[in-house]
Amino acid sequence: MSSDTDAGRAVHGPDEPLTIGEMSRRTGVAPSALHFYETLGLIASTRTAGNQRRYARHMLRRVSLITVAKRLGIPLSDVQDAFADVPLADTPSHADWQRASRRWKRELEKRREGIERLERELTGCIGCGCLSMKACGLLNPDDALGSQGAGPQRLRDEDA
Amino acid sequence: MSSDTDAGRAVHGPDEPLTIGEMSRRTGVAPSALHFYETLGLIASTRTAGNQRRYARHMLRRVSLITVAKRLGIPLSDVQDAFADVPLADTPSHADWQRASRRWKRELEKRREGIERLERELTGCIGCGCLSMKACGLLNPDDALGSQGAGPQRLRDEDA
DNA sequence: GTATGACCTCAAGTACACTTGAGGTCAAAT
DNA sequence: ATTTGACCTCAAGTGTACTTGAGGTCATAC
Repeated sequence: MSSDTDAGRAVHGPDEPLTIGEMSRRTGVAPSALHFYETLGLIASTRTAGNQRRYARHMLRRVSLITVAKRLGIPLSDVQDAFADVPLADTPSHADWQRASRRWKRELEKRREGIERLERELTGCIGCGCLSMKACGLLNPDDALGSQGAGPQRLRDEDA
Repeated sequence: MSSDTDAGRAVHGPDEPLTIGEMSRRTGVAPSALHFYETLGLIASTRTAGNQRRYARHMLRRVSLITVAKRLGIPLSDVQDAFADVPLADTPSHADWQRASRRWKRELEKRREGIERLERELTGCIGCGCLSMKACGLLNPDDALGSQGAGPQRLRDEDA
Protein backbone atom coordinates (compact mmCIF):
# COMPACT_ATOMS: atom_id res chain seq x y z
CA MET A 1 0.00 0.00 0.00
CA SER A 2 1.07 3.59 -0.55
CA SER A 3 2.67 4.99 2.54
CA ASP A 4 2.54 8.58 3.76
CA THR A 5 6.02 9.29 2.41
CA ASP A 6 4.79 8.50 -1.08
CA ALA A 7 6.52 10.88 -3.51
CA GLY A 8 6.08 11.46 -7.24
CA ARG A 9 2.70 10.56 -8.71
CA ALA A 10 1.29 9.52 -5.41
CA VAL A 11 -2.20 8.60 -4.35
CA HIS A 12 -3.29 10.89 -1.56
CA GLY A 13 -5.88 11.28 1.03
CA PRO A 14 -7.45 14.72 1.11
CA ASP A 15 -5.21 15.94 3.93
CA GLU A 16 -1.87 14.77 2.54
CA PRO A 17 0.55 17.54 1.61
CA LEU A 18 1.69 17.76 -2.00
CA THR A 19 5.18 17.33 -3.40
CA ILE A 20 6.58 20.06 -5.62
CA GLY A 21 6.09 17.81 -8.64
CA GLU A 22 2.42 17.39 -7.84
CA MET A 23 2.02 21.11 -7.31
CA SER A 24 3.65 21.69 -10.65
CA ARG A 25 1.46 19.19 -12.49
CA ARG A 26 -1.72 20.43 -10.91
CA THR A 27 -1.09 24.15 -11.38
CA GLY A 28 0.90 24.07 -14.61
CA VAL A 29 3.60 26.14 -12.88
CA ALA A 30 7.21 24.92 -13.21
CA PRO A 31 8.98 23.70 -10.07
CA SER A 32 11.60 26.40 -10.57
CA ALA A 33 8.86 29.02 -10.49
CA LEU A 34 7.50 27.53 -7.27
CA HIS A 35 10.98 27.81 -5.77
CA PHE A 36 11.06 31.39 -6.93
CA TYR A 37 7.65 32.24 -5.46
CA GLU A 38 8.82 30.77 -2.21
CA THR A 39 11.86 33.05 -2.09
CA LEU A 40 9.43 35.96 -2.56
CA GLY A 41 7.27 34.74 0.29
CA LEU A 42 4.27 34.26 -1.97
CA ILE A 43 3.98 30.62 -1.00
CA ALA A 44 5.48 28.47 1.73
CA SER A 45 6.30 24.83 2.33
CA THR A 46 7.26 22.52 5.13
CA ARG A 47 10.16 20.12 4.73
CA THR A 48 10.40 16.38 5.13
CA ALA A 49 13.16 14.73 7.14
CA GLY A 50 15.06 14.53 3.83
CA ASN A 51 14.67 18.28 3.16
CA GLN A 52 12.06 17.97 0.44
CA ARG A 53 9.25 20.49 0.15
CA ARG A 54 5.71 19.57 1.05
CA TYR A 55 2.87 21.91 0.25
CA ALA A 56 -0.37 22.22 2.14
CA ARG A 57 -3.35 22.02 -0.18
CA HIS A 58 -4.37 25.61 0.29
CA MET A 59 -1.15 26.58 -1.51
CA LEU A 60 -2.83 25.44 -4.72
CA ARG A 61 -5.17 28.40 -4.37
CA ARG A 62 -2.32 30.83 -3.95
CA VAL A 63 -0.50 29.48 -6.97
CA SER A 64 -3.69 29.62 -9.02
CA LEU A 65 -4.22 33.25 -8.07
CA ILE A 66 -0.62 34.07 -8.93
CA THR A 67 -1.10 32.43 -12.32
CA VAL A 68 -4.23 34.40 -13.01
CA ALA A 69 -2.60 37.63 -11.91
CA LYS A 70 0.23 36.99 -14.35
CA ARG A 71 -2.19 36.45 -17.19
CA LEU A 72 -3.68 39.83 -16.40
CA GLY A 73 -0.33 41.57 -16.24
CA ILE A 74 -0.45 42.15 -12.49
CA PRO A 75 3.09 42.25 -11.07
CA LEU A 76 4.08 39.89 -8.28
CA SER A 77 4.60 42.83 -5.93
CA ASP A 78 0.89 43.58 -6.23
CA VAL A 79 0.11 39.94 -5.57
CA GLN A 80 2.26 40.22 -2.48
CA ASP A 81 0.13 43.14 -1.33
CA ALA A 82 -3.06 41.27 -2.08
CA PHE A 83 -1.84 38.32 0.00
CA ALA A 84 -0.66 40.55 2.82
CA ASP A 85 -3.30 39.54 5.32
CA VAL A 86 -3.65 35.91 4.27
CA PRO A 87 -1.62 33.65 6.57
CA LEU A 88 1.04 31.58 4.83
CA ALA A 89 1.67 28.92 7.41
CA ASP A 90 -1.86 28.00 8.45
CA THR A 91 -4.87 27.30 6.31
CA PRO A 92 -6.48 30.69 5.79
CA SER A 93 -9.87 31.32 7.33
CA HIS A 94 -12.96 32.63 5.61
CA ALA A 95 -12.19 36.10 6.92
CA ASP A 96 -8.60 35.94 5.62
CA TRP A 97 -9.68 35.12 2.12
CA GLN A 98 -12.46 37.66 2.23
CA ARG A 99 -9.99 40.41 3.06
CA ALA A 100 -7.81 39.27 0.18
CA SER A 101 -10.88 39.06 -1.99
CA ARG A 102 -11.73 42.70 -1.40
CA ARG A 103 -8.20 43.77 -2.33
CA TRP A 104 -8.28 41.69 -5.50
CA LYS A 105 -11.65 43.00 -6.49
CA ARG A 106 -10.52 46.59 -6.10
CA GLU A 107 -7.45 45.90 -8.22
CA LEU A 108 -9.41 44.05 -10.86
CA GLU A 109 -12.04 46.74 -10.99
CA LYS A 110 -9.40 49.37 -11.68
CA ARG A 111 -8.03 47.28 -14.51
CA ARG A 112 -11.38 46.47 -15.98
CA GLU A 113 -12.38 50.12 -15.89
CA GLY A 114 -9.14 51.05 -17.61
CA ILE A 115 -9.83 48.56 -20.36
CA GLU A 116 -13.42 49.62 -20.73
CA ARG A 117 -12.34 53.22 -20.99
CA LEU A 118 -9.87 52.32 -23.69
CA GLU A 119 -12.50 50.32 -25.51
CA ARG A 120 -14.77 53.36 -25.47
CA GLU A 121 -11.87 55.45 -26.69
CA LEU A 122 -11.21 53.09 -29.53
CA THR A 123 -14.87 53.03 -30.46
CA GLY A 124 -15.20 56.79 -30.35
CA CYS A 125 -11.84 57.84 -31.67
CA ILE A 126 -9.94 55.16 -33.53
CA GLY A 127 -13.31 53.78 -34.48
CA CYS A 128 -14.11 56.99 -36.30
CA GLY A 129 -10.57 57.21 -37.60
CA CYS A 130 -9.43 60.24 -35.66
CA LEU A 131 -7.90 58.65 -32.54
CA SER A 132 -7.64 61.98 -30.82
CA MET A 133 -7.99 60.45 -27.36
CA LYS A 134 -8.67 63.93 -26.04
CA ALA A 135 -10.56 62.71 -23.02
CA CYS A 136 -8.83 59.43 -22.29
CA GLY A 137 -8.48 58.97 -18.57
CA LEU A 138 -5.87 56.30 -19.08
CA LEU A 139 -3.44 58.83 -20.45
CA ASN A 140 -3.80 60.98 -17.34
CA PRO A 141 -4.55 58.32 -14.79
CA ASP A 142 -3.39 60.04 -11.63
CA ASP A 143 -5.05 63.37 -12.15
CA ALA A 144 -7.47 63.38 -14.99
CA LEU A 145 -7.89 67.14 -15.20
CA GLY A 146 -5.40 68.58 -12.74
CA SER A 147 -1.82 69.80 -12.93
CA GLN A 148 -0.58 70.89 -16.30
CA GLY A 149 3.01 70.32 -15.16
CA ALA A 150 5.12 67.28 -15.91
CA GLY A 151 3.80 63.99 -17.17
CA PRO A 152 1.49 63.16 -20.03
CA GLN A 153 -0.40 66.08 -21.46
CA ARG A 154 -3.58 65.80 -23.39
CA LEU A 155 -3.27 65.97 -27.09
CA ARG A 156 -4.37 69.34 -28.34
CA ASP A 157 -6.98 69.86 -31.00
CA GLU A 158 -4.35 70.33 -33.63
CA ASP A 159 -3.11 66.82 -32.97
CA ALA A 160 -6.49 65.21 -33.28
CA MET B 1 11.50 84.97 -34.90
CA SER B 2 11.29 81.25 -34.41
CA SER B 3 12.53 79.43 -37.45
CA ASP B 4 11.58 75.93 -38.61
CA THR B 5 14.71 74.49 -37.04
CA ASP B 6 13.44 75.61 -33.66
CA ALA B 7 14.48 73.01 -31.07
CA GLY B 8 13.65 72.64 -27.40
CA ARG B 9 10.45 74.26 -26.15
CA ALA B 10 9.49 75.62 -29.53
CA VAL B 11 6.36 77.33 -30.74
CA HIS B 12 4.88 75.32 -33.55
CA GLY B 13 2.38 75.53 -36.27
CA PRO B 14 0.06 72.52 -36.43
CA ASP B 15 2.09 70.83 -39.16
CA GLU B 16 5.55 71.20 -37.63
CA PRO B 17 7.25 67.98 -36.62
CA LEU B 18 8.14 67.51 -32.96
CA THR B 19 11.57 67.15 -31.39
CA ILE B 20 12.20 64.18 -29.14
CA GLY B 21 12.08 66.48 -26.11
CA GLU B 22 8.64 67.71 -27.09
CA MET B 23 7.44 64.16 -27.67
CA SER B 24 8.74 63.24 -24.27
CA ARG B 25 7.05 66.16 -22.51
CA ARG B 26 3.75 65.63 -24.26
CA THR B 27 3.53 61.88 -23.83
CA GLY B 28 5.32 61.50 -20.49
CA VAL B 29 7.59 58.90 -22.09
CA ALA B 30 11.35 59.30 -21.59
CA PRO B 31 13.50 60.10 -24.63
CA SER B 32 15.44 56.90 -24.03
CA ALA B 33 12.20 54.94 -24.27
CA LEU B 34 11.36 56.69 -27.54
CA HIS B 35 14.76 55.65 -28.88
CA PHE B 36 13.99 52.13 -27.75
CA TYR B 37 10.54 52.06 -29.38
CA GLU B 38 12.18 53.24 -32.57
CA THR B 39 14.63 50.33 -32.56
CA LEU B 40 11.61 48.03 -32.25
CA GLY B 41 9.91 49.71 -35.18
CA LEU B 42 6.98 50.84 -33.06
CA ILE B 43 7.55 54.46 -34.00
CA ALA B 44 9.63 56.24 -36.63
CA SER B 45 11.26 59.61 -37.14
CA THR B 46 12.83 61.64 -39.87
CA ARG B 47 16.17 63.34 -39.31
CA THR B 48 17.27 66.94 -39.64
CA ALA B 49 20.42 67.92 -41.52
CA GLY B 50 22.13 67.70 -38.11
CA ASN B 51 20.90 64.11 -37.50
CA GLN B 52 18.30 65.02 -34.91
CA ARG B 53 14.99 63.19 -34.78
CA ARG B 54 11.79 64.87 -35.83
CA TYR B 55 8.47 63.21 -35.20
CA ALA B 56 5.33 63.63 -37.25
CA ARG B 57 2.36 64.49 -35.08
CA HIS B 58 0.60 61.20 -35.65
CA MET B 59 3.43 59.55 -33.70
CA LEU B 60 1.89 61.02 -30.56
CA ARG B 61 -1.02 58.64 -31.08
CA ARG B 62 1.21 55.65 -31.39
CA VAL B 63 3.14 56.54 -28.26
CA SER B 64 -0.10 57.11 -26.37
CA LEU B 65 -1.38 53.70 -27.39
CA ILE B 66 1.89 52.10 -26.36
CA THR B 67 1.61 53.80 -22.98
CA VAL B 68 -1.92 52.58 -22.48
CA ALA B 69 -1.00 49.07 -23.53
CA LYS B 70 1.77 49.05 -20.94
CA ARG B 71 -0.62 50.14 -18.23
CA LEU B 72 -2.79 47.18 -19.14
CA GLY B 73 0.09 44.72 -19.13
CA ILE B 74 0.07 44.19 -22.90
CA PRO B 75 3.59 43.31 -24.12
CA LEU B 76 5.21 45.40 -26.84
CA SER B 77 5.21 42.41 -29.18
CA ASP B 78 1.41 42.50 -29.08
CA VAL B 79 1.48 46.21 -29.74
CA GLN B 80 3.69 45.48 -32.72
CA ASP B 81 1.04 43.07 -34.01
CA ALA B 82 -1.69 45.60 -33.41
CA PHE B 83 0.25 48.21 -35.39
CA ALA B 84 1.07 45.77 -38.16
CA ASP B 85 -1.13 47.36 -40.80
CA VAL B 86 -0.74 50.99 -39.74
CA PRO B 87 1.85 52.74 -41.90
CA LEU B 88 4.80 54.18 -40.00
CA ALA B 89 6.14 56.65 -42.51
CA ASP B 90 2.96 58.32 -43.72
CA THR B 91 0.09 59.66 -41.73
CA PRO B 92 -2.25 56.71 -41.35
CA SER B 93 -5.62 56.84 -43.05
CA HIS B 94 -9.01 56.23 -41.52
CA ALA B 95 -8.96 52.70 -42.82
CA ASP B 96 -5.50 52.04 -41.36
CA TRP B 97 -6.55 53.10 -37.90
CA GLN B 98 -9.81 51.23 -38.18
CA ARG B 99 -8.00 48.00 -38.94
CA ALA B 100 -5.76 48.63 -35.94
CA SER B 101 -8.81 49.50 -33.90
CA ARG B 102 -10.41 46.14 -34.57
CA ARG B 103 -7.25 44.32 -33.49
CA TRP B 104 -7.02 46.37 -30.31
CA LYS B 105 -10.65 45.80 -29.50
CA ARG B 106 -10.32 42.06 -29.88
CA GLU B 107 -7.30 42.06 -27.60
CA LEU B 108 -8.96 44.30 -25.04
CA GLU B 109 -12.13 42.25 -25.09
CA LYS B 110 -10.17 39.10 -24.29
CA ARG B 111 -8.53 40.83 -21.37
CA ARG B 112 -11.71 42.38 -20.08
CA GLU B 113 -13.47 39.04 -20.26
CA GLY B 114 -10.63 37.44 -18.36
CA ILE B 115 -10.91 40.02 -15.64
CA GLU B 116 -14.68 39.78 -15.48
CA ARG B 117 -14.43 36.03 -15.17
CA LEU B 118 -11.97 36.39 -12.33
CA GLU B 119 -14.22 38.94 -10.66
CA ARG B 120 -17.10 36.47 -10.84
CA GLU B 121 -14.82 33.79 -9.45
CA LEU B 122 -13.80 35.98 -6.59
CA THR B 123 -17.40 36.87 -5.85
CA GLY B 124 -18.53 33.27 -5.95
CA CYS B 125 -15.54 31.57 -4.41
CA ILE B 126 -13.24 33.83 -2.44
CA GLY B 127 -16.32 35.89 -1.72
CA CYS B 128 -17.85 32.96 0.08
CA GLY B 129 -14.54 31.94 1.56
CA CYS B 130 -14.02 28.72 -0.33
CA LEU B 131 -11.98 29.90 -3.34
CA SER B 132 -12.36 26.58 -5.05
CA MET B 133 -12.16 28.12 -8.53
CA LYS B 134 -13.47 24.85 -9.91
CA ALA B 135 -14.87 26.42 -13.02
CA CYS B 136 -12.43 29.23 -13.64
CA GLY B 137 -11.77 29.53 -17.36
CA LEU B 138 -8.69 31.62 -16.67
CA LEU B 139 -6.95 28.63 -15.17
CA ASN B 140 -7.56 26.59 -18.30
CA PRO B 141 -7.61 29.32 -20.89
CA ASP B 142 -6.64 27.38 -23.99
CA ASP B 143 -8.99 24.48 -23.58
CA ALA B 144 -11.54 24.96 -20.88
CA LEU B 145 -12.73 21.37 -20.73
CA GLY B 146 -10.49 19.44 -23.09
CA SER B 147 -7.30 17.43 -22.72
CA GLN B 148 -6.52 16.13 -19.30
CA GLY B 149 -2.82 15.89 -20.19
CA ALA B 150 -0.18 18.46 -19.31
CA GLY B 151 -0.86 21.95 -18.09
CA PRO B 152 -3.10 23.27 -15.35
CA GLN B 153 -5.65 20.86 -14.03
CA ARG B 154 -8.79 21.84 -12.29
CA LEU B 155 -8.76 21.64 -8.59
CA ARG B 156 -10.61 18.62 -7.39
CA ASP B 157 -13.45 18.67 -4.91
CA GLU B 158 -11.17 17.67 -2.10
CA ASP B 159 -9.17 20.84 -2.63
CA ALA B 160 -12.14 23.17 -2.56
C1' DG C 1 33.58 82.77 -30.23
C1' DT C 2 32.20 80.30 -26.61
C1' DA C 3 28.95 78.68 -23.41
C1' DT C 4 24.70 76.19 -22.70
C1' DG C 5 21.18 72.89 -23.27
C1' DA C 6 19.26 69.61 -26.32
C1' DC C 7 20.49 66.17 -29.02
C1' DC C 8 23.37 62.02 -31.05
C1' DT C 9 25.46 56.87 -30.74
C1' DC C 10 26.85 52.93 -28.49
C1' DA C 11 27.76 50.00 -24.59
C1' DA C 12 26.67 48.62 -20.31
C1' DG C 13 23.66 48.36 -16.37
C1' DT C 14 18.99 47.50 -14.02
C1' DA C 15 14.56 45.28 -12.53
C1' DC C 16 11.38 41.68 -13.00
C1' DA C 17 10.33 36.96 -13.57
C1' DC C 18 11.89 33.38 -14.21
C1' DT C 19 14.96 29.06 -16.54
C1' DT C 20 19.02 26.28 -16.96
C1' DG C 21 22.89 23.82 -15.39
C1' DA C 22 26.17 21.76 -12.23
C1' DG C 23 26.82 18.94 -8.63
C1' DG C 24 24.80 16.38 -5.14
C1' DT C 25 20.87 13.92 -2.09
C1' DC C 26 16.58 11.14 -1.33
C1' DA C 27 13.61 7.35 -1.84
C1' DA C 28 11.12 3.50 -4.09
C1' DA C 29 12.05 -0.37 -7.03
C1' DT C 30 14.72 -4.28 -8.85
C1' DA D 1 23.24 -2.89 -3.59
C1' DT D 2 22.44 -0.14 -7.16
C1' DT D 3 19.68 2.09 -10.34
C1' DT D 4 16.21 5.52 -11.38
C1' DG D 5 13.50 9.51 -11.00
C1' DA D 6 12.35 13.17 -8.09
C1' DC D 7 14.25 16.31 -5.38
C1' DC D 8 17.87 19.72 -3.25
C1' DT D 9 21.04 24.27 -3.47
C1' DC D 10 23.38 27.79 -5.66
C1' DA D 11 25.12 30.39 -9.52
C1' DA D 12 24.56 31.94 -13.86
C1' DG D 13 21.84 32.79 -17.96
C1' DT D 14 17.48 34.58 -20.56
C1' DG D 15 13.94 37.83 -22.31
C1' DT D 16 11.52 42.13 -21.79
C1' DA D 17 11.68 46.82 -21.21
C1' DC D 18 13.95 49.96 -20.49
C1' DT D 19 17.85 53.56 -17.97
C1' DT D 20 22.41 55.35 -17.37
C1' DG D 21 26.82 56.90 -18.76
C1' DA D 22 30.62 58.18 -21.76
C1' DG D 23 32.03 60.78 -25.28
C1' DG D 24 30.75 63.73 -28.85
C1' DT D 25 27.60 67.02 -32.00
C1' DC D 26 24.05 70.64 -32.87
C1' DA D 27 21.92 75.00 -32.32
C1' DT D 28 20.65 79.20 -30.04
C1' DA D 29 22.16 82.89 -26.84
C1' DC D 30 25.35 86.08 -25.09
